[in-house]
Amino acid sequence: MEPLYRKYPIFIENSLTGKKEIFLPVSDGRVGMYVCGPTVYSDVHLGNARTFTSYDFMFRYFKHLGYQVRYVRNITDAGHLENDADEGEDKIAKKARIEQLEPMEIVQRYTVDFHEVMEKINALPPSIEPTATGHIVEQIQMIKTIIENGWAYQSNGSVYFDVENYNTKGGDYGVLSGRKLEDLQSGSRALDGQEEKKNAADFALWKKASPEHIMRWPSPWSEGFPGWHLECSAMSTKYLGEQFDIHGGGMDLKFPHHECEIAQNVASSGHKGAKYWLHTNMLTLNGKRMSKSTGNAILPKELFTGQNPLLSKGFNPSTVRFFMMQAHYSSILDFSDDALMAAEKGHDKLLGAIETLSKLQPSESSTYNVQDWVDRCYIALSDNFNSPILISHLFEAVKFINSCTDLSIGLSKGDLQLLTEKMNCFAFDVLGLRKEESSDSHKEALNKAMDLVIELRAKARDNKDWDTADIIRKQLTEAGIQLKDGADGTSYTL
RNA sequence: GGUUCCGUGGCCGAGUGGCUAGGCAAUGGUUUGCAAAACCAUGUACAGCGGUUCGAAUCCGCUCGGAACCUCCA
Repeated sequence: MEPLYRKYPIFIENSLTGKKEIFLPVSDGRVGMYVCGPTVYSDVHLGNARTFTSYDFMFRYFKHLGYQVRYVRNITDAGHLENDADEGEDKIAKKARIEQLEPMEIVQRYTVDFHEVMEKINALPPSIEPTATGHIVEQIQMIKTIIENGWAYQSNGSVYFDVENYNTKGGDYGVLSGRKLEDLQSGSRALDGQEEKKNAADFALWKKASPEHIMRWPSPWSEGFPGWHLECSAMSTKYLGEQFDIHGGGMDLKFPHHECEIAQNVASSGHKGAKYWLHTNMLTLNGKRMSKSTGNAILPKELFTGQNPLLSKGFNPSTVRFFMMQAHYSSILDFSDDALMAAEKGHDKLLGAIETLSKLQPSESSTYNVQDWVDRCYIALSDNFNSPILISHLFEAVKFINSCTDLSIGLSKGDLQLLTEKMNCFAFDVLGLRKEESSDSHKEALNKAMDLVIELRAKARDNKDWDTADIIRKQLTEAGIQLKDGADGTSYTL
């Protein structure tokens, strides 16, 4: 059978070219995707979660189309300095010092936290999740190559990438971010400790550790640690090759992080690394990006429990995911309690309709063009992963499903099967929504109890004892159970 | 200051030259013992001002407002 990716080829907005391009993988039928993961020095906030949810959605769609995907998402556990003037303390080491813990205790704690959040939001684990400290050897090797190729220089035990030399000899530092070297140099401030560099735009590949720096490894140049940008180049090359398909990350990493990565890749192998560079946009709070350092952030666990002054209540992770998927990954998304409330209603309506669909009986013939709908859904997804458009199509189907109580409309057996399969597929497999899970035994007990209550109330209603019927309904509503009196009996939702 | 991007109806949010995106809210209706849910109907929305065009929310220019990056952040 022909794979779905042939029928619905993907078009991707490529940051490298600024154009929407057809996706043609390096190796037919396979996708290699690298995404810059978190620096594990504090709890991930909701903005971080948005980025990884966006890439998880793409990962899921690639797999759904039949691609064999290798998804690499790293954990930065060393080398990420407090500022990028290549000075300042390592983020992990600083936290370790403040909390009087081993750096690896910090790394472990926040890696676990990150995984918990990812699991809650239903993000699939990546194929490989490499760490910077686990790839010191590869990073040192890459630095050696870059030095041999003449693009880096040593200075006082540290090694810097020679940006000016790189660009003079045909490199195009600035290609991704649209920056010109002259602008960068004139725009740079004079910072302390820059005297080791030939030019302000140069960036560290290896830093000599100061005496108090606790995270350090031996190298040909000094006892020290790798520069932040290097880990991604080294690990993407190791696991995906010198030329692979997709490199993603948050918009804020476009410059300098990804710009530097490209330069390192070219300097060591002659290739830029990924063919398609993707950037997901920021999640804002009060119109400003969420950020750990400024404190303008909300944590996923606060959102799930409702324990934050900005929230009227807690929201389940699937609702949060739905909220994110209603916006395109490349747009700024503004967070608010109102927006979450609206998303929750929509999310529940969508899942409710999928439940209704599972109980629908086939008709003689169809009054809805399911195949056309399926095509439109795929076309939306393949058009730069347009989840909002997909969702609008899903709601078109929701409207149809909810109209099926009218006997003049319905679906043939084949169409019913197709719609059921695709609705479930798009909502759960691709968008990654998840039904509120409750344990089966509890559910069964509740169902039995509810059947009893509904039956007793039905008797009251038969006797036109509306007072009793209404009291039952009212009290159940207060307990969080909503009764719905339909033509074919009473049902309930939590 | 430099480099990008954005400004869509009460709110969120797609679209990017002609064809009502969608969700939430609101109003009216159908249904129902009453509700709820659902369905149907209802919005002269594209920051402002010019220009290009037969036609612009969509392209161009200017103005105003906001954001990201240029120092760490997804």
